[in-house]
This record gives sequence, structure tokens and C-alpha cells, in this order.
Amino acid sequence: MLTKKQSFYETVYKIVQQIPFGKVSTYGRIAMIAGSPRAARATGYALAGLKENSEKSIPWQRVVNAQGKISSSRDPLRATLQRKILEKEGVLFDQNEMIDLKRFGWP
DNA sequence: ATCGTGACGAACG
DNA sequence: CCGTTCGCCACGA
Repeated sequence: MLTKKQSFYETVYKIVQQIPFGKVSTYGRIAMIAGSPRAARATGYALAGLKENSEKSIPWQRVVNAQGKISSSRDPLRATLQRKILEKEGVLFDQNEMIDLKRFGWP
């Protein structure tokens, strides 16, 4: 069948689900895998509307910006939660609240 | 089709 | 080195 071309969002969700435990990825990286290297913003937008129910199936918390830092823009609470979960997964933050992508980055 | 928006990224000064 | 500006793309109205 033809190819029901799934939305860019669906592709993003699929990719995020593939991030293994204890690892993180970046918006730009996901966008590139999704087929649009320049759609980093759109990637973030795709994860912005996730409901708590979806959080259980989509590890949105494992997605950070290219600097290895958390970027939850509108909901600082989300950012705090995100960091907490990542730390629980073994992801280390430096004094600048930054993650070493060389070590925890995926792929 | 056009406009505005947004959990980004890279370039500039 | 730091803060700021511009450009990118996808989506909904």
C-alpha cells in the first residue's frame, strides 16, 4: 500500500521511541533522520503537544537541543521533570546543566 | 494559497 | 567567550 505518507510528526514520534534507555538525542538530529535536516523547530513543535498519556509511550524527555541542554520553553516544570527523569536513567549533567552528547548522544 | 507560530540551529559582532 | 539575529521547516487557521 501505498504509502500512506505519515506526517512528519508521526515520523518524529517513531524516532523518539527508538531512543534507548539512558541515551538522548537532539531535535536537529531527529529532524535529519526524519528526512528534513532543517526542521529542528518543527521537531520541537511536534513534541510540544504531547499529552501526559503519550509521555508513557513516547520518551520525549530524551530529546534535548544541540547543546545537550533542556529546552522546554513554556513549561519550566516540564524541564525540571525532564532533567529528573534523565538523571534517573543515568544521564549525567555538568554544572551548566548540560549533557555530554559524546557519551549519551544517540545515534 | 498566505500568515503566524514555535521544546531549534548556526552565524555574527 | 557571550548575547543577539536570522533562517529553517511543518502545521493550523
